[in-house]
Amino acid sequence: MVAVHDPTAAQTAPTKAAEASGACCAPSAEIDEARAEQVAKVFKALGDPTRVRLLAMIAESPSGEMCMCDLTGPVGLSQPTVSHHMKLLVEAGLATREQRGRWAYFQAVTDPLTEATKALTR
Amino acid sequence: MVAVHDPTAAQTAPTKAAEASGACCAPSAEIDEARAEQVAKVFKALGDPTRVRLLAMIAESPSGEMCMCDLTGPVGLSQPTVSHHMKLLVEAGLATREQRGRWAYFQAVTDPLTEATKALTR
DNA sequence: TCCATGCATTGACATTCGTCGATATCTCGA
DNA sequence: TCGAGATATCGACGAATGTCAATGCATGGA
Repeated sequence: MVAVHDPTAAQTAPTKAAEASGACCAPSAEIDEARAEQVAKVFKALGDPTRVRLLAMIAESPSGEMCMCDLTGPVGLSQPTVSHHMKLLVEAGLATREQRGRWAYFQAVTDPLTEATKALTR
Repeated sequence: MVAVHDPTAAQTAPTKAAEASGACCAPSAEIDEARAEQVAKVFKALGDPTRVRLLAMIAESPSGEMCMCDLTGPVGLSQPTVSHHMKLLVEAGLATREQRGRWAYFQAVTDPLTEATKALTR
């Protein structure tokens, strides 16, 4: 096959990715589908500017944590909205929530992001 | 202020983030709003499992590049859909597109992801 | 015991997103 | 010149997302 067109010359030309043989040349070429879902979930949680700001604020905070009441002001959104965003970050494993009396304190967790990034930068 | 409740004891208690003074204690606490948008755009592009798989496939490909015709098969989606996903990745700066004859070749670009991750992991 | 406070949940809404089929555009070979 | 193949664009659709006001649920102080 191939050989007939040769797009540029030294190009391998479309290989149809080992023709779905799956065991030929690129064993890890197809990332695990579940793994992709996992990785995408982390990135999706950071795919909103507000959540990026929230997580950055918490991570760069002197004490390494911030309470809900300190988050709503800077981002300029309603309290329920910020609560919703923080819930997503926690669910993605990018933050932890700890209730102390009336206040909810959040800490940033960088590990999932680091791991997800590694999956795409080898 | 403060002093009256003291959530746990050694806790700083809600500080209202320097009361919007902005020049007090946390100069870099509030990430630049435009920067957050930038960072979120990159992560948003990777917030879909299909795009994660596409980029991983390309990045892990032996030649470091893949043509459109080799991408549609593995992900099991229609050609227009894959084309759409690749367009988003290119627009986010995570891939480059190069037309060679009838084929469109894509390469992965890891820099934007690395930079975006750095913005949140210090 | 009661009330004020900090936060989460609910319901609603407009917007964006992922997907497809149909179609247009471009390139190459006959 | 024509036809076939590879890819992008368009239009449409259901699903998911970001946002808010209203409300519920705890907790701690009076």
